[in-house]
Amino acid sequence: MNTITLADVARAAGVSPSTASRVLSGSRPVGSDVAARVHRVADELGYTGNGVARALRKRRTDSVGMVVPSILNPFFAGLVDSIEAALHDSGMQLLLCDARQSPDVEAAHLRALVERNVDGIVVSPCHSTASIDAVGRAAAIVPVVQLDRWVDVQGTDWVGMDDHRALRMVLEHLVGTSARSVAFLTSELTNSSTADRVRGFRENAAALGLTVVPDGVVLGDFSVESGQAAAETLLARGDRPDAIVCADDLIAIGVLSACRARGIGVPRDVQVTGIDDIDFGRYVVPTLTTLAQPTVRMAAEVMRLLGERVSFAVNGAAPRDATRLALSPRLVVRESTRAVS
Amino acid sequence: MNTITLADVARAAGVSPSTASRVLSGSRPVGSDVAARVHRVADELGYTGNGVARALRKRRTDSVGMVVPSILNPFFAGLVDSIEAALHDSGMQLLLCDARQSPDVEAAHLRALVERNVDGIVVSPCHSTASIDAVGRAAAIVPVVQLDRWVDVQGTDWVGMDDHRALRMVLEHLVGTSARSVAFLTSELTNSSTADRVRGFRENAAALGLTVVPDGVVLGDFSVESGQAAAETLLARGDRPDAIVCADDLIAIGVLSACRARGIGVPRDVQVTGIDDIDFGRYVVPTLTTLAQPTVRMAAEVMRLLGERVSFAVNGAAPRDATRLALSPRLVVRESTRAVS
DNA sequence: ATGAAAGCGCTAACAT
DNA sequence: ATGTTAGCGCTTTCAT
Repeated sequence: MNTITLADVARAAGVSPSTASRVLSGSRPVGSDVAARVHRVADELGYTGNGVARALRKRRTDSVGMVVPSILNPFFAGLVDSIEAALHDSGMQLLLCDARQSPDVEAAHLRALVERNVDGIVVSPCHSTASIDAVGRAAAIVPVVQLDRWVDVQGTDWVGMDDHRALRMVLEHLVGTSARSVAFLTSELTNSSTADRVRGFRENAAALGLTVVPDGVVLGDFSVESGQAAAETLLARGDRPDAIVCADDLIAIGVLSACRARGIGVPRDVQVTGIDDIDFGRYVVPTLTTLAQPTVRMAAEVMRLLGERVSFAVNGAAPRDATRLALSPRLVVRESTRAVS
Repeated sequence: MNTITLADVARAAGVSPSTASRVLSGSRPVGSDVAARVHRVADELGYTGNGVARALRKRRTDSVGMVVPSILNPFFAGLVDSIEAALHDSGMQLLLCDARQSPDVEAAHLRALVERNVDGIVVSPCHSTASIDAVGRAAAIVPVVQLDRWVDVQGTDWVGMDDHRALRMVLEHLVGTSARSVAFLTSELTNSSTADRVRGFRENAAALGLTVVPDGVVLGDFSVESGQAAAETLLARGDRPDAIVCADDLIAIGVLSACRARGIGVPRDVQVTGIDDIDFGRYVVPTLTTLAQPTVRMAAEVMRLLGERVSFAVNGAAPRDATRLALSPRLVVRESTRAVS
């Protein structure tokens, strides 16, 4: 363990600890000769500074925590990448936690982040009910912004996609390809993106005159395996829909896999769409039609909201109302749907 | 900001701060009636504890930092998942950092982790030379284990794959499918897994009597795009190899994509192999033959090594020699190579 | 078993 | 512009 403290530097430079602190943090003007000496001595001694002590004293850590349901999901990996970049540009540090789909692990992470005095938390809760308590407890103490998935907790902002609009865009595209009947594969209603997507699917399908095949809304989870299994069942029936709409790209990739296994042509026999626009959608066969989420824009908005809340927290001012920001996705048409006629 | 301190709890429970501390941390026997009272009061007040203050006093944080070259690479996402699980089981917290392929960002993260007094660092350096200084500086202060990629820094352990053996396994498999000529697509020699893999490729190809086509070792980076580009060039030539061996699955997926674009059959016209066994290798067409890295085992070994180093650091004992642990991969044969004849 | 006191390393008043 | 003092919240001697 490094044991060189600010006091060591100060002593070696022949100044007081406060002066050394001021030089090294640039918090106040200081004689340029003294400054140079302190810097030199600090370098020579290999002084690194103790962030823990600094955080304790300043009561802020210049770090924000982020908790995602699963880092194995490329969509969240992309979100993390964007947030990390945005934070880094602001000179802040990201503490990333992977809940591995478990509300318990998620709760432990949230608690740990609060204990570590992060200045804010970005969370995509993994369960629409089981995550509420932990998110609520965290939000009571530190600014929390929910990203993508969300739970009903007061005082937290949310940034995500406009699900209703997203489903409309997909379904309109499918209507354009002359699809008449559709099915929707999504995750259990235990996480929050889902409920909105199901509603968006049903309402827009009805509005556009699309038939939802019987038992055409299938609840699994956001995984390739789930998409495969659901597609197996759906495709084994007589009333195959013209298009299978999926609530994320992983599910859609599972559907493509199942179609290939059964020799069902995509998009000839059935069209398939995803949501998220993960990179791999470009490398499956056929390449995947999907909705791109504006992850970079999302990250920027998260930073903005977090920034506002953090300054509120610092000022001790009354927090403003919660913001809900539903951004529009962008349709990315590839090979898994037919040309618009 | 939560402002309930241990002193508040102690006062409300009518005990001294030391006693409250002992109750809440269980560090020493305490009267059971007193203990109960303190616990109850702590609950009522919603006491959470200040990890920063605790860390400053105890001089350990029960957290380890991890820095990966890119969280967008599913292989590293998998590694992170395994490490996170292993740490969580030990009651420790993972601070994950994404270098986004930049040695500068990586250096900033390493510095930040050291400043935050993490108990140890797991790093997969993104550059074989540009990463040396930052890793070295970190290793001088806190226990460092390198994972997968590595740079030459004294006093650090390393856990990874036996590259030489890995290439032998791939090439032996290809010999078994009657391949006679091969090419190797890998990343620039600017990162460390690469040099060993190139050597492993050349030596084993020679030993097995395989012909390396002229300019058959192509240096790009670990990405789909790089694989695509390299394959374009390679396939445009007259002397197409029987098999294209790739240094990771992303490159291989790029090769598959390029083959499909040019109407070249895999494995009929050319065989393709990857390394890592990322999930998506099962969902490309054809499915990808690859080498699986034992990520769970790797995570366990990292934990073990880190544990040893941390206790050394705590005891102030002389650190033991650096360990290098090269684990064997497992061949996963799928559709992108032919049946063994 | 409990309390009093000291101090981890730093920065922010408050001096001068 | 610099030094002195105090204290962030916690754990840990050292007492009793």
